[in-house]
Amino acid sequence: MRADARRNRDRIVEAARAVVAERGVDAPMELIARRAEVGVGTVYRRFPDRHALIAAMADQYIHEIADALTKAEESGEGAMAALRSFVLWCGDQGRGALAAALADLPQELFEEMREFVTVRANMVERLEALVATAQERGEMRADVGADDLMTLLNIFACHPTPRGGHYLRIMLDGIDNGSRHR
Amino acid sequence: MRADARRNRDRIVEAARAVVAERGVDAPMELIARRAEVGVGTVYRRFPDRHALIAAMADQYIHEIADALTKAEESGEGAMAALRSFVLWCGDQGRGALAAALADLPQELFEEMREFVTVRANMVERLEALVATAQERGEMRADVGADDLMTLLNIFACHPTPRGGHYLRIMLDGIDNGSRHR
DNA sequence: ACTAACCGGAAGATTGCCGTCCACTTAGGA
DNA sequence: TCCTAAGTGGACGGCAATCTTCCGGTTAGT
Repeated sequence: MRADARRNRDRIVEAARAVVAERGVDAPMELIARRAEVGVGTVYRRFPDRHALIAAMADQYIHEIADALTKAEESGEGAMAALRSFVLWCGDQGRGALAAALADLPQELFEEMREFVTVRANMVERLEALVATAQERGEMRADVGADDLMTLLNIFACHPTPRGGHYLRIMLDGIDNGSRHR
Repeated sequence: MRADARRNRDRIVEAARAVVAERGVDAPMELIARRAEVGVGTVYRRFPDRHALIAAMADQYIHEIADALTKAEESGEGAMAALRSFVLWCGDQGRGALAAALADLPQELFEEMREFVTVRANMVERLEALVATAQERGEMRADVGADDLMTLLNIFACHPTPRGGHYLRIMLDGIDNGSRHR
């Protein structure tokens, strides 16, 4: 792949994220192309159909999150603290419609998105480990699982609000046995 | 209005709620008509445009919620308990896409929806009163307002999940100074 | 300097929804 | 029972937006 082509590919994915964020998964290809300062033809050459493009975005997206989880794990704080900072990090991202788009992607589409599915599964496992540790130590209420965290993060990701971070902090206060506001 | 016409009007609103819930505000009129077992012509006669139909749904929607708030207020429990049961009631409703649809309705459309806007404003006032009382008594953390509650309820309404009620309970545990899980 | 790879975007095809219109049916009063 | 104003369904012409291809022109990189 020629260097200029590579550059364009990246710009397209980036543009797609921006456009999808404000117009949804069904945003016209031309909008994406324009945002990337590229012709529609170029988009179609690189991504044979809309789905290929979505998959590319999804991969990028999930990797960013997985990286954040890694950082939280490696921060050397305890399990609960790691969870807390991971959750708050997610809250700061304001991913908006991209999260929503991925959330209600037709089941069948996921089947071709190997990368995404794998990374995601791995993340859930690691989250589960953190949760288990935190709960063993009694730092976290027992009726919340890693999947609940994922769900909650996704819900808030879909609804960026000015006070989103604040709401997550409240949730954490409800979850974290060690934290007492006030 | 003839009795059969009245009946149809009601069926249409009901059908619209169901269809909007699963297809969004832009759902084709024909789907709504079919769901109501009625011709498109009938829908158009009763509701000159899509907006009129949305307004009708919105009115019904907001009234249901306002009624629930009234019940909570009248239950004779304290302010915090009333808030708690109102919030949980909302969580049980699973309004889904209808809430989402109303949430990002273009600003200008609201201007014609007198009924909706009025009832909603009244609800906010009553919520504010409850919050103020609860906070004065120290039963509720001070950095959460009635508008935050509305936002949160809306967010959860937009994302019905099996454990939605559970999540709200966690939120409440984060908000309610008197509640200590475990 | 040469060429394989790449690019833009015009244009034709397709899709899906809108909203009207009118021939037919029915509720409900006289 | 009869009569008619009110109500009904859904086919249809029109429109607008998006898809996707295709090709003449450009450029990176050897």
